[in-house]
Amino acid sequence: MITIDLKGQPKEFERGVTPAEVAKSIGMGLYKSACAARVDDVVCDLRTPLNEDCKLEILTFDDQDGKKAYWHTTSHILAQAVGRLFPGTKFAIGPAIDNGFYYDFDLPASISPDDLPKIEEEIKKIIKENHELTRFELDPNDAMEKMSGQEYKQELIEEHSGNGEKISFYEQGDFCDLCAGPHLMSTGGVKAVKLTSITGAYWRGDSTKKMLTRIYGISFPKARQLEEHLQMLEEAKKRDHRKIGREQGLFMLRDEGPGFPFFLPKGMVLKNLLIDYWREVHKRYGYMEISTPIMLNRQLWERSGHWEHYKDNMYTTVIDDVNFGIKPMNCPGGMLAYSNEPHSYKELPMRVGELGLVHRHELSGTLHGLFRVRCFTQDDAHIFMTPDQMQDVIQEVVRLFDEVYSTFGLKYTIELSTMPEDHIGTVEEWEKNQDILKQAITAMGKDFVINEGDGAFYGPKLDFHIADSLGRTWQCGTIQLDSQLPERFQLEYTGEDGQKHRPVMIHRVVLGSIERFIGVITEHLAGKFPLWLSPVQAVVLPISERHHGYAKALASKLEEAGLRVECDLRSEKIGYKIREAQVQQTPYMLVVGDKEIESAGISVRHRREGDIGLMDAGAFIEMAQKEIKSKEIK
RNA sequence: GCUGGUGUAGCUCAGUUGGUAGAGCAGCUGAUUUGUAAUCAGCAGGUCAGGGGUUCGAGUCCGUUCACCAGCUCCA
Repeated sequence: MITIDLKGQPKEFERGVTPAEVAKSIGMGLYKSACAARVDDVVCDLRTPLNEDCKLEILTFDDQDGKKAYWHTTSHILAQAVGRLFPGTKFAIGPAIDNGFYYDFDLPASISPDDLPKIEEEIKKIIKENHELTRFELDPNDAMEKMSGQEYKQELIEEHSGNGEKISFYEQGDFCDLCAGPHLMSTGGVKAVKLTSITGAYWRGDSTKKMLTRIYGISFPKARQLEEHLQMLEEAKKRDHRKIGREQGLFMLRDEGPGFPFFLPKGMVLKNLLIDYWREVHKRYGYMEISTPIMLNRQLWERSGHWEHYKDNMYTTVIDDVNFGIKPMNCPGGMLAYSNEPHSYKELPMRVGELGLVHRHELSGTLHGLFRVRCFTQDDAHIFMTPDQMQDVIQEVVRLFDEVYSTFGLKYTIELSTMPEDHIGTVEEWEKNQDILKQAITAMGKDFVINEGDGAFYGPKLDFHIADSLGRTWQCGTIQLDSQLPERFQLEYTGEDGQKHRPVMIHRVVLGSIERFIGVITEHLAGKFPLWLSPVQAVVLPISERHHGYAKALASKLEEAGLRVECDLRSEKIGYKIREAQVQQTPYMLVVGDKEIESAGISVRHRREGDIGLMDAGAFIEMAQKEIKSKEIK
């Protein structure tokens, strides 16, 4: 007998009992909705025999790991359906992802989205056939035999065959796939399935390899959950910064310059306010600010390494027979500014900020609203310091990040990007600097994931990612540790000992780029910018023409108090003006008519809270100024 | 850059098997003077993304360039 601890309740069972049997025996009523099991923190199949005392948890769709098993099984069903409909298909991989699943196929002929309903039909059939998913293991040689003709599967087997382990398979009716699991017990467990899109994806994520056909989908135990999910996606579309940017007149993009955004008057107000805020924060943290040229000669870029490692992304020009590179990064200019005069250890750490306009020729297929452009303003800074100041400085920068992000209510995830293939500097230096970043962030109690080989060519970095309305994440902040550029530019400071020393430096941005950050907050706030950041903070709405004088006087008074105000003097009904102001997400609507004139006040309506009553102009100004100062999000 | 899709008025979209472009909203003009999410009427607005081809005839069919969308790769 073995003892199984079920949520703190130990119970005895026969050796070899399965989680499914345990669940059934104690009447958990979960047998049908159970997706997988967690045995001593390891996720496995419901059919895995338990032979030792253990802690057991039955995972349903409500659990992230249970969900993954559910979606992973659905991806196998998708593969089975595609295999049936398109004989000769070669199968690649098909994992569960954060929001559903996909499967990559090498199809005998290309297919289009029109084929998806047909595949969905076949999926429904397979679900109805209710095949059991059974697991078995083979030696690598037998596994190769089993997957004959399936070159992608064979490549995966070959990779795993080195360590002498057996290869596991899952079989469901006429379909068998190489897979680690876990899976549902049978295909009948899957209910509502929707195939969402069909795209290309490189085999093994390598752009030099063959492009496969990837089919994305999602599934739920209840049709209603699927409905809700699709509705949620519709809602997310309304928060798209490209849509809001157009509606609110913030920015535009034109075919004449793909990836080069135009900021319109209201967007410019917002951008400038963001910059004012940035300057205020950085001044407080001891930063200076400089500005370096937008283009510098080729020799400089050769010296910094950009010419060798980054020139494919650089715009260039020739003037008076001199080759110039338009800056894709601000650092070389920053190096020159540092080396303009001698420095003492007493100045370090020296924090030098720059709102630098950079140009990068990004691949056409990667452009995306303000999230990915070819010309953007980095809120850059280079911090020069002694090696023993690194840890403190990194932590100080992270504290600054936390302050800025929390101002906008943004949550982030951190990635540590390590040495890329194309790099300068020695492996030892890279590892040392990676460790410093890791320690600094761990000491602050923050989690991170490793992004292997994704560092800048000059050093490792901590990247701060923020999600958009659809959950796609965009890198905003980054902290990059660099001991290469100080070397290349022969930077120095005089130490306490009177000797020359080489500083180390970090490159960092908080917002990432002003453009991307505006996109991120637009989606995060669904266009409801906080009062301090709203291009138009209040709109005065006179009821009829005889109230125009009062309205204009009120608007001037508010403007004198520093508020950004518009006055809607059109001969429209008040409902129409309100609607328009609501659609524009204007924070405050100030209605003035006979009643207000009589009481010398204004009727205040807030875009979210609705009518908040009659008050006099002074009270409104005081309230607004308080809200602006607090940077409250409402 | 790659794979697939899309491109009709400022926006959202109609446009039958190829037969000279249509609506709503926005805009303008007039009427209306309005009390918390759309007042009425009229007017104007398009080389159907751009070259090219097939055809007596192309928004519709073919090819190409460009842009956009989704994803891949890449990245702030």
